Amino acid sequence: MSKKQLIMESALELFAQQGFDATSVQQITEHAGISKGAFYLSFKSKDELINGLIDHFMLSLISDIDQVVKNHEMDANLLYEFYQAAFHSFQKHSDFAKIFIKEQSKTLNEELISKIHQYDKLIDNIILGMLDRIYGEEISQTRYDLIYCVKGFIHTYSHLILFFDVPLDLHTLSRSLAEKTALLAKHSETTFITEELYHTINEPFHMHITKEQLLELIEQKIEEVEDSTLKESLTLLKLQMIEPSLSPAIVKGLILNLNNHPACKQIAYLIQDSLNND
Amino acid sequence: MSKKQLIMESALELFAQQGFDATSVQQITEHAGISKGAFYLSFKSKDELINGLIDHFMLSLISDIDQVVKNHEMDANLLYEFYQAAFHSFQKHSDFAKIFIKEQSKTLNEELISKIHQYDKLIDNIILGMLDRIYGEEISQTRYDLIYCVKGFIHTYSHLILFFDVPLDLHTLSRSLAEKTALLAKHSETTFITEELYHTINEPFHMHITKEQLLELIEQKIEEVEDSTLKESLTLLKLQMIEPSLSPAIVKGLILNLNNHPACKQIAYLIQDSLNND
DNA sequence: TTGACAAATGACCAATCAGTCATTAGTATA
DNA sequence: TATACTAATGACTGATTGGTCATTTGTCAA
Repeated sequence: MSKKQLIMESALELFAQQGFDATSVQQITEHAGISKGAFYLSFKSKDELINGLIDHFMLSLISDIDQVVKNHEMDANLLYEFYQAAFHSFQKHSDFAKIFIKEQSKTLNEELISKIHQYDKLIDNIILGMLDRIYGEEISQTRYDLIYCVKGFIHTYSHLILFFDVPLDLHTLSRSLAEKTALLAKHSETTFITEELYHTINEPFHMHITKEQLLELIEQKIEEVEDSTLKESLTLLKLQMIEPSLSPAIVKGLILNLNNHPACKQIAYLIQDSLNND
Repeated sequence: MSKKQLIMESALELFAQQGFDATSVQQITEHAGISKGAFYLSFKSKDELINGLIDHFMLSLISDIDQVVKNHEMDANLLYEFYQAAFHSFQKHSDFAKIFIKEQSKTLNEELISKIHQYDKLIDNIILGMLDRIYGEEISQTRYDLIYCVKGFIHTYSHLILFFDVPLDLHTLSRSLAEKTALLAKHSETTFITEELYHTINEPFHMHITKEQLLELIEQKIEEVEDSTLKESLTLLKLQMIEPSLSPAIVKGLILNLNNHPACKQIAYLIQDSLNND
């Protein structure tokens, strides 16, 4: 096991018990049987460790669920399989799940909050995709409400799994929640979360990103993308942000270039937002 | 406004923004426009302040909801009124509600955790009383599951109210959740949380109780109960705990005596648990 | 055995924290 | 005005934190 993994596992355990703030780097290194200096050879800071943990386990959790939802063919049992996957993944990574449930809305640094928000949106999309696949047009009025209900179910019942040492029958739980979800999907009629409300809420970053952070994000994206049009568009927009020189029409066109590529939609939104605010 | 109130209001605001740990006493006193010394004239410690805040607002929240549930006569709209009361109370005390949602399962000191657990049980009882009143025997198989669903609904939708600056129509939300709750109550059939499971989970102290504490509890219970069978059973079981002498069958029967009386179920569980661990 | 390099250490630092207490300011009574 | 009292202050303490870095240890090839 690499040193990084050793630290991550030790930290995870302590974080689950005590939370991020209450766990010191000292404690982590003692628990891992290494020195404090050795910690900082593997991670630049405590924040980087926390970030790494969240990335690692969130992606694992999401891919666990996504795989089940994407690969399962019998749509009749899909809801049941979804809940099974979710709860088993929670049980498998119970230390991380505890952190996720406990600290998901705690006051962390800006970067972490937006990261968690991103993952939350990913989960939303998986759930929405599943619901649409099962019920199609039938739930057009209640699909966003259903996402919230499903997440609410998972949240409350997770407490039982994570914080009590009681043997639980996850099969019955999943069956029970699948039944409840189906009931709501088929018979619930009142819309509370409209499409408009849902998108208003999920506007990324909204106002919380600085120009400097955005410039850095663009820089990263330039390295990341392969398409030369995208590279060029990003570079020009970066310059425009630093020193405006291009005509509005050109800027609009460049942003359109980005929007044509799914991986750049988010950054396109951010750039447009930033340029509009100048 | 008394100094205590001034401090509590200042602290509440900062706690809601930053959490308990991240808010220093210094910050609170600066925000309240007083000196650090003055803070410690009103509160013995930061913990005492936190305790006071939770007591004050939890009781307020609970009495808000309880009053509505207890006084409302038209049972047809009771669910709607319940959700209305809950969400309006959340909106009224949004700073406290934020703390409650954020930090309810965070790692705090033992005292706070059990305090919050107590309040959570109070809320459970309000919800359970309401559901029983509306649906009676109809939900005998699903009443504990329904509690969890109702709490799940409130939790997820609270995020919208508390963490996004969007004008929301609480009337529609309450109507929508009342509809959903009614659907689940009338048509959901699968039991996951059995009476036994529910009581196991809500068993206070669970494992944290020593034999000596339990003996004291039994002593109290002996004084408390009237029925002579119960008195005798408790006395015999107490002696058995100190010096085992009875056959397993007799012990089992004595515990059964206790279980027949609702007020003794809890202590029966604790005694059984303790005897099994010997 | 030597020397060169990387891996690992833990004493140390500046910052921050909750909580204390000698001192001062304010106020009421004589 | 003088005295006696409480209310309020903020510099201070000791403990703890995240993070650094001069030093030591371990491990190679020559």
